[in-house]
Amino acid sequence: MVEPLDPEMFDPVCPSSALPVQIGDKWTAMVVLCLEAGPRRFTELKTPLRGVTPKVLTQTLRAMERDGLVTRTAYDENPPRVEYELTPLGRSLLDLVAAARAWSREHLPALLEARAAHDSSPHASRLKRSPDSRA
Amino acid sequence: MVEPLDPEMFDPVCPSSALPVQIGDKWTAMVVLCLEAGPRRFTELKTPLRGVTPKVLTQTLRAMERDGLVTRTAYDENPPRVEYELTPLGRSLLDLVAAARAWSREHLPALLEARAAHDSSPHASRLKRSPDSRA
DNA sequence: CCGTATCCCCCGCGATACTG
DNA sequence: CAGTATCGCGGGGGATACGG
Repeated sequence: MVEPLDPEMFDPVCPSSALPVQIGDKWTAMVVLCLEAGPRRFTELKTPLRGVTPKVLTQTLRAMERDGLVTRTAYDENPPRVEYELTPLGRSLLDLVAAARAWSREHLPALLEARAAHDSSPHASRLKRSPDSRA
Repeated sequence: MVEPLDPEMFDPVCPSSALPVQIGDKWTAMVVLCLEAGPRRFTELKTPLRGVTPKVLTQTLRAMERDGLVTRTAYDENPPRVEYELTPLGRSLLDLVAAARAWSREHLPALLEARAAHDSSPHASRLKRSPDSRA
């Protein structure tokens, strides 16, 4: 058994909407991260992915299963238990997700700053005078 | 002056729709790639980005400008000339784009194969029998 | 050449409610 | 617990046409 997921592993304040990198669908990258340490149950995934509805999480997981990124294992028990686990192919995305997060950590502030500056000022478009042939 | 862009630098056959990585908007990553070697004009960008309408390309470039990824320089000439160029921040995306392309080269075939296999067969969901306590 | 201006469609995503 | 069923919207993206 692995450690429980941190319910706050995804900062809701973080403007990931501004993040110019997306892996698969909206929640795919986060699911990959949640599954990094080992298999997880449906409800277990829902916790850190605050706000995701069961419908959408199911859609995401089904799509990932279809693409060979995760396996779905249903245990014949009561109450029902279903576990999702990254395949090797799914694990191969971890590097990419890490790279995206590294970029964000390093450059997202600058991007956000540029955006704020641009929004709060009359966009001074650059104009270059072409080389004038006259003296 | 830099070399002209290869009109076929983006393979239309490549199912990039299946590619689970997206940088910014739909065309952002491709624009970044087009600007790698140096400044480019609007029409110059449109060529390899086959199918993009001027409206959408403008939207993309404006968004990138807002985020500090590109600079737009208009030359006071006739006919008009406008050049777009990557900022250092925009250049910082090159690594990420390269990483995404590397992942695709290495793993996209497997993903596509998994998808095809899944689509053309009754999805045999895994079922594990729970440890039976009876003898 | 370098864009704008409209119109419109699709669908990803969410809200809400219900079931084996 | 682990989903399914419905409904609906918002907006990214494309088609088409026009302007400085």
